Amino acid sequence: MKKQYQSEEEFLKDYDPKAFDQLSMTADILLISVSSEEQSNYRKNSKKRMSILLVKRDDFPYKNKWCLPGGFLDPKIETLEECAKRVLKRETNLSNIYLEQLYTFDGIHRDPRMRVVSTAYIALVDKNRLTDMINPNACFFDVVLLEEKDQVVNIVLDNGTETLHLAIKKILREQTTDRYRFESLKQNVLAFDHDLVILAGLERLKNKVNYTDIVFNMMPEYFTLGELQQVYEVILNKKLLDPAFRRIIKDKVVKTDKMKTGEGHRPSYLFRYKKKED
Amino acid sequence: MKKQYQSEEEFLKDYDPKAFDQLSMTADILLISVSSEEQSNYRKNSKKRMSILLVKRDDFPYKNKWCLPGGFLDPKIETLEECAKRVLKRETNLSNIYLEQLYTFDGIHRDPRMRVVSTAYIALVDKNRLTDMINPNACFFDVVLLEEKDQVVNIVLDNGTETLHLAIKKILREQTTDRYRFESLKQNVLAFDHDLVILAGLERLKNKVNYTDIVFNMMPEYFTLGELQQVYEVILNKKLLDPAFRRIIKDKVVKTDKMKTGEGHRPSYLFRYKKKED
DNA sequence: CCAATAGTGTCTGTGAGACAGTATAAG
DNA sequence: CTTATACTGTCTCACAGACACTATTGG
Repeated sequence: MKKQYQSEEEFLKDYDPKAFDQLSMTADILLISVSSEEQSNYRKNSKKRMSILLVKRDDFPYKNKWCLPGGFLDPKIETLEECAKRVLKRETNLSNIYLEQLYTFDGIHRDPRMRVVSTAYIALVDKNRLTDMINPNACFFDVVLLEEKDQVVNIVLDNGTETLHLAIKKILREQTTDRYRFESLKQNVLAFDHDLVILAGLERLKNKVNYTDIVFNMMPEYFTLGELQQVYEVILNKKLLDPAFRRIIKDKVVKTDKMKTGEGHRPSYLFRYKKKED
Repeated sequence: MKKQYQSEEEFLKDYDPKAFDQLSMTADILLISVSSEEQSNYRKNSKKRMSILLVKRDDFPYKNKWCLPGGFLDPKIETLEECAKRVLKRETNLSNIYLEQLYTFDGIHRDPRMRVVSTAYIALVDKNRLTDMINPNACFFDVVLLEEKDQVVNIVLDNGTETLHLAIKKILREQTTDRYRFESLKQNVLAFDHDLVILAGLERLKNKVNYTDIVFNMMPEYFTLGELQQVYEVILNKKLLDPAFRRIIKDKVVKTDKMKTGEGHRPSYLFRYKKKED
């Protein structure tokens, strides 16, 4: 027979936390940045690419596969966001990185060891800040998102040595929204379901770029409008028209008197992000 | 010393799932619908209100407090979404409800019993479908969202008998985005952190209304444009201009030859949602 | 007739897309 | 001078906001 408690304190004193089946959680991080290729011609600007951080697993499961940086949540002491920060600090030695909860992935067999639910976070960073990477198993991969056809998205990841090909099917969940269910078409290219996390993250970023100033989290303090436009273009995966871009951006940036020169063409002014107090 | 495994199978056979500290998860559901007040005047249309489902807790913790319907995840057999569906079925006896993952709430002390991480879901439903509510402890509360000032949002919940006042502070997380950290200003009006879940859900809905057809998940099969407009207005919390509304909506609906009459004024045509195949 | 809602026509200003043009560095 | 990018001026078209107007019912 069930015991009748009179107060919450009394109830809690008796409570057995293991009464329900428990599980483990992880925070996984999609760290996105923008890389610059070497220019092929002294006049040309360097081409930009999105790039994400992957880590090579040195243990089972998925030994020797690449995966997103992540770590188990310690339920006694930290929130998922704190866990994500801890992992980022461990892998990149950086704090103060833009971090946003992306989605909670909870397929029953996404981890072969046991039931693990993962809350994924997007992290954005200016690549210039990443000087001393701590983990020798971590490495940036350039991202190329190929044209979507027949509801299939192809993503190519390249770190200079190794090339990974992801293919994910997008299935519309319902008529009324733009929500998709993702299905991996190439198992085990990355560990776990991290290919789905990557696609979800890239799409979130692509959307947010249009109605927030989120890109500035990936920019250095001073930048040219050309550089800024390239970052928008690489995220949106399409060319923008200069005058339109400058119209939209002009209220968000402040022109400085510094210039970027030595590029084999007309120099450009450096701008910085316009904060509220400006 | 650590044992060296040669294959993933061998590794998994030895693996102890309890090696890391574990925790419990719940799926909590913000079920949103639109209710119609009785009209005060034979001519007037009935006024619409957003309304959400709350459940009275009959046990500790938070005994006798209202909370969102929710339930513990059974890690062995279900995903969080399946868990949410199971809870909805239990509370409303309905399946086939629009369900969308909202956010994962993971404050360390959000549940006094132990560490519980909750993934919240938004559910939308046409209130006419809710005929036989199973749980006698469940009840709809009308929602009034008061004008935001000094970063504080006030929400009034009313079920006809009882009125609950929520107050939540919104703190901008960073300059670059529209993300806020929510802080409860009135503890223990609702159980757990469910006041924050409600605000997050209402804001998500308010946003999504502008760029998806998500409202149609709250509509009956046939509706007048006036009714549809009222639902938009109650979600957006502002009046819309008729011609503008009809311009936007006209590609999303199909006019039928049915009419709604007996209202003390000009009758209106009934419309239905336009599906892809139409 | 009146009150209330249904439904339409049209003006106007804003803002995005598009194209064309000028400016200026390095080699 | 050439090449490549920086930066600006302006036209047009689409569309949202706004207002005014007509239509139709029950009482």
